[in-house]
Amino acid sequence: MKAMMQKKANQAHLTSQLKVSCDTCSLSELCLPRGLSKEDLNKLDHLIERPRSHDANTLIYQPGDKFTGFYAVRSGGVKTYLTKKTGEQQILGFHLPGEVFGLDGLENSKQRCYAAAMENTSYCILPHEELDSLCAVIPELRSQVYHIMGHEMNCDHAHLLLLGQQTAHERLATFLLSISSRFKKRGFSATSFVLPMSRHDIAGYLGIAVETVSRLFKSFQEQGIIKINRKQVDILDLDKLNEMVANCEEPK
Amino acid sequence: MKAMMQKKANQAHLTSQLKVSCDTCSLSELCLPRGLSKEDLNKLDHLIERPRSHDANTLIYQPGDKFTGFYAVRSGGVKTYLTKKTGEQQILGFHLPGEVFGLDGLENSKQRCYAAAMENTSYCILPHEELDSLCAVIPELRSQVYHIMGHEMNCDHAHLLLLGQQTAHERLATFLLSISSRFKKRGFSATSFVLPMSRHDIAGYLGIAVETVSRLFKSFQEQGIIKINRKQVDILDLDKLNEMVANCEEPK
DNA sequence: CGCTTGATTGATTTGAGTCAATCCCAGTGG
DNA sequence: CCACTGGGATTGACTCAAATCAATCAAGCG
Repeated sequence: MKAMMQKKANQAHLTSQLKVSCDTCSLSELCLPRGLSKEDLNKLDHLIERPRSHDANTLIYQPGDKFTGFYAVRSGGVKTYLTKKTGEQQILGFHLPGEVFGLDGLENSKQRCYAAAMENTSYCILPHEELDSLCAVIPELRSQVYHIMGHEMNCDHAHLLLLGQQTAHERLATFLLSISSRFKKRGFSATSFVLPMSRHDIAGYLGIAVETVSRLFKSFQEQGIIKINRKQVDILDLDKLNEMVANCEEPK
Repeated sequence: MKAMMQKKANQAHLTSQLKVSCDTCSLSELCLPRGLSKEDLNKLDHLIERPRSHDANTLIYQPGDKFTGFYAVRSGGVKTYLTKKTGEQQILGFHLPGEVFGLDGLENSKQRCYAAAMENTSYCILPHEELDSLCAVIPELRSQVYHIMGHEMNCDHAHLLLLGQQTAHERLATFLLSISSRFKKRGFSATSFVLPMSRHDIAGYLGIAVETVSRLFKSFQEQGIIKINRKQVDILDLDKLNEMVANCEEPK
């Protein structure tokens, strides 16, 4: 199994031939370049290693690896996670195109968690040293880096609230809404989409058992809230979902 | 109740008369100044608003407040938290002297969570704009800012693992070890200390009920692992505690 | 010295986990 | 082209860890 994963990871990919600049990247408004002038964007563009590619279920990095820089998903999907000795994975986050991951390495220049591609995935790397130097001279880039880090932290905090205070069905509803709104932001349907992750990963993210995920999906379907077939999800009653998670006090 | 909290918060404090520079602050090796030259330290020192003070159980900021900058605890203790509509608090973190909080405001210049003093607390504020400008010219300061942010994220990730995968007794053991090692780092005893937070807050941090916290403390005591009386904790068997949490795969 | 608030203890309930079969599809190879 | 197969997903039966409900108990305070 491990050998197979390694073999896959080492394959050359067609996508690695692609040359795409931030300038023309459809994700730039969601990604690090957001808010930069054309000139500054150009500087950023030159230091990016891209695109790299990983097959489904292959590791991108793991704890102890040297921290290379920020990773930005271009296509596919990535999960970051920690594990218990017993093997259970706590998924820390799912990362969709335009989203950044790898910030866990900032503390001491070593990655602290695992990152794995959930499907065939391509991504850019922004080497940290070069990015840092550029930050010194482009205030807008610093702002954007702060913004992204702050966003990551707030996502983690929402996740903590979910794991610490929400029931299993609230968790699943929150999860569906999060995926839905993120697909929407990327120009896809908010109510009909294909989940990029397995039931196992959903369970790992929500801190519940796979069987519970299965049962809850079924229950949601029976209530007419969603229609689900394998990874194909159709949200039939978005209001009901929102109602279910309307428990986290919103800032006024 | 609210009125009382407000009144307390508005009182002038003796500590606010104190003038302490980073230079002579015993916490500087744990705090933002770490790794800065004397000259750079001086620049940093000039932009710090300090010291501010809050009485026990008073709010320092809340969701929607304007993001002012990084907060560094000087004495006392602070909790940051989110709440459900129903009132339950999910504690995001406990912040001891020398620790930084308030980074949740980085995403969009508004605070996203609550911060409250758990006891009479003094702290410094590092205004964000000034700190950012200084970051442009002091690479070491940028490094330290990255380090602190990375550390925050990794703390949150460990917290996610705790909430998602650990049993109630593993959670409490993890919590005790975390507090112990942080006190130790500050030059206090690792095995005998006074908890700065209530049972309610511990429960809120660990995602379990207060009653469970109480029962577990009792159970730990009966097993000879700790001795506990109200907030006074004596750890009798540190190895046993470590054994209980030896479940998170360590980076090799 | 009563009062309020936090902590403890006990009795009972329950949401979600665990264990154990299937089921079902995607991919493989004949 | 279709049978085979292995891993993910589903379903059901049963268990249990922790929540909830309900009294005390203890301590700090006005």
